[in-house]
Amino acid sequence: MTDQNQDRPSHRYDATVANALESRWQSWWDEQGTYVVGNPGDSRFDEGRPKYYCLDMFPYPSGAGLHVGHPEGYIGSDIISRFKRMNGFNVLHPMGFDSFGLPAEQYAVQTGVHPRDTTIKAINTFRRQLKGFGFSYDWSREISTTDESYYRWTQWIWLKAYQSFFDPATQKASPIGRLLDQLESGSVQPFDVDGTQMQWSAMDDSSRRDYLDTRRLAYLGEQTVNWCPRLGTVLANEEVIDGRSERGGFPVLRKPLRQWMFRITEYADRLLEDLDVVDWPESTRTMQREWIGRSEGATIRFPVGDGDLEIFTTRPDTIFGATYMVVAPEHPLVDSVIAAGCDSALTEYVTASRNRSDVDRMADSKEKTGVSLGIEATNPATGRSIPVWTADYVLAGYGTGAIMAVPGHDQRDHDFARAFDLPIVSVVEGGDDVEHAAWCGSGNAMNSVNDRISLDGLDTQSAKDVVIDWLESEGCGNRHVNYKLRDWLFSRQRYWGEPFPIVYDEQGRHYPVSDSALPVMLPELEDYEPVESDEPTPPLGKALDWVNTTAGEAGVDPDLLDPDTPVRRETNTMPGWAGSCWYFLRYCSPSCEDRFVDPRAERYWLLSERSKPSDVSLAPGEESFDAKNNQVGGVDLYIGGAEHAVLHLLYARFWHKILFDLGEVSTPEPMNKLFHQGMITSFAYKRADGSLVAVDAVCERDGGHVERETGESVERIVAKMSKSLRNVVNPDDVVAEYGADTMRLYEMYMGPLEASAPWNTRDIVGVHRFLQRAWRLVIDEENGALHLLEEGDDAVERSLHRTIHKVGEDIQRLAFNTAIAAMIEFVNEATGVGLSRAQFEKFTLLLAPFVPHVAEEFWHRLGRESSVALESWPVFDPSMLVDDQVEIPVQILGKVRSRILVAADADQKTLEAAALADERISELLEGLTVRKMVVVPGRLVNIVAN
RNA sequence: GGCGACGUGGCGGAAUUGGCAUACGCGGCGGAUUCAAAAUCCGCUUCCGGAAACGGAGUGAGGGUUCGAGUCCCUCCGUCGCUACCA
Repeated sequence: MTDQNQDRPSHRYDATVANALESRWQSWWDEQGTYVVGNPGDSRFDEGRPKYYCLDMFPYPSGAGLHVGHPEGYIGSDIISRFKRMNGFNVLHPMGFDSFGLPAEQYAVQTGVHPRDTTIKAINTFRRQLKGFGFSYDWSREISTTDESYYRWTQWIWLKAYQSFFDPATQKASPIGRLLDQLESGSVQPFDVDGTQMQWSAMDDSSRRDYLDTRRLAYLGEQTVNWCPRLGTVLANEEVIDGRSERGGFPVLRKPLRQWMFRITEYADRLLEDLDVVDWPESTRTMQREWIGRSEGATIRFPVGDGDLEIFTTRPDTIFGATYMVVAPEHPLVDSVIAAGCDSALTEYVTASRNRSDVDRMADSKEKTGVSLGIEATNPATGRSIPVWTADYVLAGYGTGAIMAVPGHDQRDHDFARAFDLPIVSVVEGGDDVEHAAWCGSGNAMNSVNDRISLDGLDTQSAKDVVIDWLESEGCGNRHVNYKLRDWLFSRQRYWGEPFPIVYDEQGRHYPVSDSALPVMLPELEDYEPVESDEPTPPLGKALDWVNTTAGEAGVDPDLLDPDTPVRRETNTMPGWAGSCWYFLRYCSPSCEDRFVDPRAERYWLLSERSKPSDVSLAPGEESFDAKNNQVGGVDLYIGGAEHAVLHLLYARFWHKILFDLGEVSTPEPMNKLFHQGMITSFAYKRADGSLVAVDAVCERDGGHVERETGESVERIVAKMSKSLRNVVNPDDVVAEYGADTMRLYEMYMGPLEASAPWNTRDIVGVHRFLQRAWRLVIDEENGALHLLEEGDDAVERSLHRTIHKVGEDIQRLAFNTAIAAMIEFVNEATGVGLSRAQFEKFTLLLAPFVPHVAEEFWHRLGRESSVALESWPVFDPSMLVDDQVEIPVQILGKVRSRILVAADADQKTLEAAALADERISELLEGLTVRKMVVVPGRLVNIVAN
């Protein structure tokens, strides 16, 4: 390596030159504030320009530093941001760090260093690496979710939800005070858990308070939660995968606990509907729809003993076929049967299934198990007694945790009925013998008659409607929409998260901390490790001085609680998702001190209109969003991984909708266009038996790959980068070896941004050589002098205009790979000819979004003193895009047989004549009859002849 | 099992609306330059046959629509991602 470098021309573009000019321009951009963008009201800010908010998903700053996968989306968004900036937009392109939460804390626990210290260190590493790529972030807007000035507002937004309820009349969040007014005026009646109405005037203060508390959007609820003893915390359903924690893969148990919850279920319909109006990948919208899991059906009450057993079904039309019922092992009915005394088989089954983790339940899901409860229910349609069973194939968490089993028309019920010899009847036409397999499709109802109603002959949809109407009139059922989505568990028993701005009095009643007393600071703790135990024990409980305080000290409004009242602080913390629910808002005005976001800045950066509003200084809270004229989402382009398709993106939408309802933000959706970059994978090798081999244990031989040790031939496959396969690529190494511009180009040249592609070290040299050729085209490699032509070449000029056109179009559709290919072609064409000053200037502008350091260098060598990043995108001359003469393929029966050179605007007749006059064509047509001629002007001629 | 995406040269990929399949890059081969090599520049490189002209096949497999299909429709196979007893 070093020997080769000695002979190299001293002014060749190589890693040394690249690294030198990269650090020079990076410092210069920092000093000049090149990428700092103002806000409305700032002195040099031109509010008349259109805005473009281009956002990256901010990273978790883990101790390991950036991965080559991180920059892929960031490079893409940087190219777009630079392009928009050069096209006259005010571009908001910020970066920050999602620094609270499990990953940072786990790392701290492992290394024994305080999470605050590891977080700061990791952020510094990330920032250094990000700056090394020359991204055009406005670093003056950098935020970290762990900053006190940031999480103060995370707490504030949470309090907003705490102080609000979901008004069913308007389908919007509203201050809880309005509910109180409604209840006091009698315009709205309270109802209890079962839905029965109560009298507000008849309730005492304490039950009134309790009632309001149950209506809050952020509320304290008793829930069976996912308790992970190893992580020492509870987890949201979304954080549990196959019965194990998403982070760490530890077993998760189910445990009833009193926890802070978010009433996200109230927003289910709006979260679902607005998916139709955002510009998001279909796959992500589908995933969110499925996660919300809306199903229309009915709840039906089956009389059991003195009471009812309520079930949910999407097929009420099959009620005549319900031959037994099943409740989940966790269902209260099971407890009452056990309490009344029963055989040990039931107790054993229930205890076993309740303790079974979901992993085990999954393992033998094919085998249906269950035990009869020994009691009977009455099928309200047939009037017959049917047995009630418990089985773990019915899930406690979905619907009412109980089902009517229709073995004729549900495969799971069918499997169960066969296993326990329960009766199967057919009530829907279609399918084969229901004894053999359930018929789950639709068809006309049959065998569905009683004294008062007949469904026979009705198609499935009509039968559903008719039977629900009947059930409603009988008072034993209701039309009902059920959701898979459940309320969001928002407490964590961890140290590294936002404390809740809540205190409890001695009676255990909760009180909010006033806005003015925020933030509730995370106390310093020497011992921040999670407590591994069977009982959730938040580590903050160890900070006794912090926990035990007075209402006045904690900042509770004196009107709510006397300042001297002793109180205990809430010791749970918020989950890692909290900070990422609104960070894109804070970027609008990161140092705003009196609000979570400055209203004028929020309105400018979030609200996109077809025609610019003349006045952007309206106060928040005014209803200004206009579905016709405004873009539904505020962020114009959001780029990030598909792994956040459900969790982060659903939570952020939910928070945004609350804030929108309360008049705090201008748009109903946070992200207008969403784009997922693909994953950067790597190569690995596979033995014949399917086992994987690490990259460094394999060498190339005779065009194939063999394992070093054994000489066994192995197959090259594509796999995720992993430590065990030793195929992880460190971006620092790549930058050192080729320069940041080369790495930027390589990642964009690998393929479409949305596609996953394997990192292939061997290919990087291709784009590096392109930069060398571009450099050599205008710079003398021996003495470093610029060499430009006095007069530009005509062919090169035409090619340049085509390239300007192509690159501009490709950037807008995020097809960076083909844009780069076009620039490579241009350089190849100009090689050996050279460029004039004007041509070189235009080409430099084209390069600027992709390779900002090289472009800045070129720009300054051209004698410019301001940054190329702030110049205008070059304009192409449309007349240069078309040739006078074009070559048109002539086909016979769809096969290209010849080509003719004709005027570009030649019409149908001219083309026809020219094609037939072609020597080769007339030869081939000899003896054939021309049946038809298809002529597409400017494209081709196809002769149908036989 | 369900949903979704994708299958194009030795490799990464291009073909934006049904219109010249394989742009561009890597790798490979050859040439120029060089004492020699590296680097650079030029050329060739889907496969089969042929010295070439040219012919034939060809976008996972099979079928269909069309003057014409990588692109649209049906069936199947394979890979990846998500999801998983959701009543």
